[in-house]
Amino acid sequence: MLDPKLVREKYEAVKKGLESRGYPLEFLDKYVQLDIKWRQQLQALENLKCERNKNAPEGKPSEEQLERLKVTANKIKVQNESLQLIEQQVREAALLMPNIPVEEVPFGESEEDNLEIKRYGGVPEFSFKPESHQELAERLGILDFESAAKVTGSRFVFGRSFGARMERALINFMLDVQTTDNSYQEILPPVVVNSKSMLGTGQLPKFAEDSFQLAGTDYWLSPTAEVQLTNMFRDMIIPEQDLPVNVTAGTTCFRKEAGTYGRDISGIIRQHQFNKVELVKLSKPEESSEQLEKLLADAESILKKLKLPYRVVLLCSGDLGFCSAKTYDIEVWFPSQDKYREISSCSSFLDFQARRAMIRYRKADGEVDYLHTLNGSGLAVGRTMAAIIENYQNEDGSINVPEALQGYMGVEIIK
RNA sequence: GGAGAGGUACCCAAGUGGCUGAAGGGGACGGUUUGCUAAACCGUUAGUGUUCGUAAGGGCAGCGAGGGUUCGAAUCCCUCCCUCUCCGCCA
Repeated sequence: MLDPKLVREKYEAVKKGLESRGYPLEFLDKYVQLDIKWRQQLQALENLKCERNKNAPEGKPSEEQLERLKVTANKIKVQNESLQLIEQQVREAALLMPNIPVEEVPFGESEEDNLEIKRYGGVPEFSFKPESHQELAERLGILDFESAAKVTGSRFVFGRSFGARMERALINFMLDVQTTDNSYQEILPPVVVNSKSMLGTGQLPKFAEDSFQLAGTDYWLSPTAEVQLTNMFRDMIIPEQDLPVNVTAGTTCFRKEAGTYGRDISGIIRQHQFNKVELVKLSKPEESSEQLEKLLADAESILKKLKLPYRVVLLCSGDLGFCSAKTYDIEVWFPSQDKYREISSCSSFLDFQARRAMIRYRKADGEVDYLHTLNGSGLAVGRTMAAIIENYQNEDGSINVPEALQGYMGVEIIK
C-alpha cells in the first residue's frame, strides 16, 4: 500500500511513478476523490461522536435528556453507515494500487526494456547439440512426467532416483550456504496460509486467480515463502537493533500459472508445484537499497558455487511486480533454449508490504515507523536442477554433478 | 470429532451496563537514601492507528476479530479466530 499522505501531498510524483508502470491514471484519480470524501465523512462522524461524549450523562439520564441522546445516536448511526461504505471503497482502491518504482529503475513497457547489469561465466560451448533437460532427464529416468500426469495432472512431476536426490541435495546446499555464509536464520514454515497473509504481501486481492485456495476454507497453498516469511512479522514492532532481520526457508510453492497455457509446456521450468529457497530481509528504510545489493549477491553466490553461467537484469518500470519498487532478476543460461531464463527475482518493496502487513520498527529514540521488506529467491530449486542438467550434460547423455554438490549427492556423475 | 476453560496494557491479573481507557501486583525507567550493591521509600509507565492543524495542540478509535442490542458496552447477544485441559482418532 502506498502512503496515503504521499498520494495527498506528492500527487505529481505518485502519478508519474504509477504512469511509468502502466497503471491507469483514472484509478488514481478515483482513489484521490474517494480519499477526500472519506476524510470529510470521517470528520463529520467524529464531530458527532465528540458531541455525544461531551454530553454523556453521569448516571441515568432523565426522560428529556434521553430524547436528545437518542437523536444524536441516530445521527451517528446514519453517518457511520455512510462512512463505512466509502471506507470500503477507498480501502479497495488503495489495495489495488501498485508500488512506485524507485528513481534508478529504467522506464520501459516490457521485458524487452530490462537493463542487463552483468554477466557471469561464459556461455558453455558444446561440441554436440545440447539437449533439453527434459529429454536428458527422462532418458536417465530421473524425472517422470507420465506418472505425474496420471496421479495429478499436467505441470507436475515425479523426481526419481538421482532426480529426487538432486532436488533434496540442492535444497540442503542452498540452505547451508545461506545460513552459514550469509547468516540467515533458517525457518520451516507452513505452506498453507490464510487470506490475511496473502493480502499482506500483495498476492491478494488482485491475484487470487494465480493461487490455489483450499475448498471451503480461508486457506491458500502458498505461492512463495515470501508470504510466510514476511507475514511471520505481521503486526509486530521490531527493535531497531534487531535489524536487519534475515530469514530463509526451503519450501514447496504452488501456483496456478493461469494464462501461461502453451508457455514452457515441457520440462520443469513452469510447474504448479515447485521447491524454492527463499530469502527475506527486513531492513531499516535507510539501509534497504544496500540490503537489496546484498540480497542479490547472496542469491548469486549459489550460482557461482554451482558454476552456472548467468546474467543479472534490472527490471524496467513496466515489468515490475505489483509490490516491487526495484527488482533484479537473475537469469541462468539454458543451452537447449539458447537463452537466459529467470531463476531468481530479488526485490525491494520499500514500505509497501510493511504498510499492508503492519510491520514496523522502533528507533533508538522510541519513534515507531514502517520498515522496509525485501525478498529474493536463493534459488528456484527446480529451475536450478534443470540448469545443471543442461549445462553439465555430456555427449553420451550423462550429467556431471557440480563439484559443490557432490558431497550432497554422493556421486560425481549421473548416468 | 466430543466435553469444558480461557483471550484485558511489557508480564500476571481485577473488573458482569454509566463513577473504567481500565484496580492491584510484577517488570522497566527516573528519583530519595547509600562508600558501592541490595533493600526500602517516592514517582513515571498504552503503545498504537487515524484525522484536523504550519506548529503548539485538539478530536476520534482502541479490553482476541467482526457484527448486533442500548441514550451508553471490557461487561449483554451472535459469528469467527486463537490458546489451554480431558476424551476419541491419528503421521
